[in-house]
Amino acid sequence: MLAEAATPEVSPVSFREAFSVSTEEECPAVTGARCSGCRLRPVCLWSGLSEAAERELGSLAFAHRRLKLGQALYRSGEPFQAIYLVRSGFIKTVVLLEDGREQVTGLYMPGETLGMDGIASARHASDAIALEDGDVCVVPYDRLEALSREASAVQRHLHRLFSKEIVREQRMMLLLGSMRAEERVAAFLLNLSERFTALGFSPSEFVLRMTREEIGSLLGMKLETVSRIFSRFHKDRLIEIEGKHVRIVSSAGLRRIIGH
Amino acid sequence: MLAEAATPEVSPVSFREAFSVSTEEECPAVTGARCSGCRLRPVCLWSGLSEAAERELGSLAFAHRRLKLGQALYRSGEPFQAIYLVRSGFIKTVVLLEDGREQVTGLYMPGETLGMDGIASARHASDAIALEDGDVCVVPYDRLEALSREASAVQRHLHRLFSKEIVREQRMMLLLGSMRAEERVAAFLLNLSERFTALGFSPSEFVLRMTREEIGSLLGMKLETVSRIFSRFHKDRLIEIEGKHVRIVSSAGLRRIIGH
DNA sequence: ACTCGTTCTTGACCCACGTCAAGTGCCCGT
DNA sequence: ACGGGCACTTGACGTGGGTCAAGAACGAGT
Repeated sequence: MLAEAATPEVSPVSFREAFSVSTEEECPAVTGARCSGCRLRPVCLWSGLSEAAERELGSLAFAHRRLKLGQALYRSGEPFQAIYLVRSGFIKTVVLLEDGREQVTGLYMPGETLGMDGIASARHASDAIALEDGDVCVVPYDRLEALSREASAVQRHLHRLFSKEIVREQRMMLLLGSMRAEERVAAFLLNLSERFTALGFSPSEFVLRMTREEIGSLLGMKLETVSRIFSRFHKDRLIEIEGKHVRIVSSAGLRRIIGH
Repeated sequence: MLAEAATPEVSPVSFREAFSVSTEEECPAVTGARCSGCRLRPVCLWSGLSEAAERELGSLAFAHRRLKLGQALYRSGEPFQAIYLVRSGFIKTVVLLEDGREQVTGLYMPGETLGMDGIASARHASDAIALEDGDVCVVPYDRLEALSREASAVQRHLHRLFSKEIVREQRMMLLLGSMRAEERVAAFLLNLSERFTALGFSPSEFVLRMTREEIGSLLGMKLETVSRIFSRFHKDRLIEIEGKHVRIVSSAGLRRIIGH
């Protein structure tokens, strides 16, 4: 049933096409690539640069790093050296309790930045794991510090990035501390919808890159509860769902759920 | 029973004495005060400055602002202008849901910094409310940006501050998403103990500045649950508690609770 | 000292979500 | 095409913590 409905209203190209890993020529695994031609420009760290500042800084170029599904970008305790801009693929961050329990603390999509948790102690405080094959832009922190001192546009952008992460985590705390399971799932779906929209894709139809267990961990509930709530939303004609493929049928309905 | 046991092993002066609001002479309400004489130096934003950098920057001085119990330092939606260093008193930050539900997202003690959530959108994303009379050091953000560009020690310190806040919130997400109520309360008490210790006070005996309801909101549970768990910990000889006065009898026992 | 309002404690009950378990289907490698 | 292992769904049941309610203790103001 979802198959028929799958004709995209908004996105003419699939997400995978648009944000697939670049060919070796335009994106070598280790050597840098000019920022000027980058398709992530509009969402990138450097997008705040005035042309003047950009000229002054010359040819920005950073190494890329490819990641395969399940591979770690960094792990908790590893020395902190760089922050990362997701170019393609999805990445989750996870913090662990000694006894093995884990909490997914973030889900990062192309254009989003992660790794800032490492600055405080010079070691990463979480694991970052690729949810599918993809690649990231590696921004060495010492270089970023220097740039940030030279160009106030970079500084402003970087500070905004920090602050955004703080605000995001505040919202997650609100979600985890004050909302019921059903509300959390609704908020999660609406949030994904917004972020896909920002990337130029359909607000109503997308593919979850996480398992039910990972979603549950992010939202502070068990995988069975996630599954049951997806089923209930489907029954109530708020969404259509087949495995990881979701279509939001009534975003208003989802919003109504959060309002109680 | 707590009264007899109250003789401080570690702190010779009471918290209130040491961190009370300064007299008007040394701490005027609006005009600045030199940082050089400040009693918060060891924990302050500027403590990372080398002597050279400090001389270069000349006489740092920032306005102070007094707060009475219940008063807001800033409110969600207000234009962002400064970040704040707590000088005395405790401050909570709160984020609200439209329907009135609220989540306490942070508890800030003297020496700690808050307000960074406002940078992203130029408006504060939470309310900051004084839990008792106290005062804060007002650090205008534009001035901080400039200082951060001029002195890399300030920059490094500021970035670490951002990062610490991100890590703190990650831990709160772990607490809210993966721990049972009993574990959350144990973790909360141990965390307070650590922070009081860092300020030079007894690790085992302190006064909660929040109501059971506020603690519950911070930890994602109802006030009755907080109360019941305090009572249970008391019965199990892990703590002694009388109203807001807590004494940790067995920190090892509390730690054991978190380990399951 | 007295009063009113807020905060805290405790009990009884209930429900949202976790746990356990069985069964299905999908994906991946051979 | 086949087999094995994950991922997912769904049901039955248990329980941690929420809800409701009553009373006690505290504290600020008069």
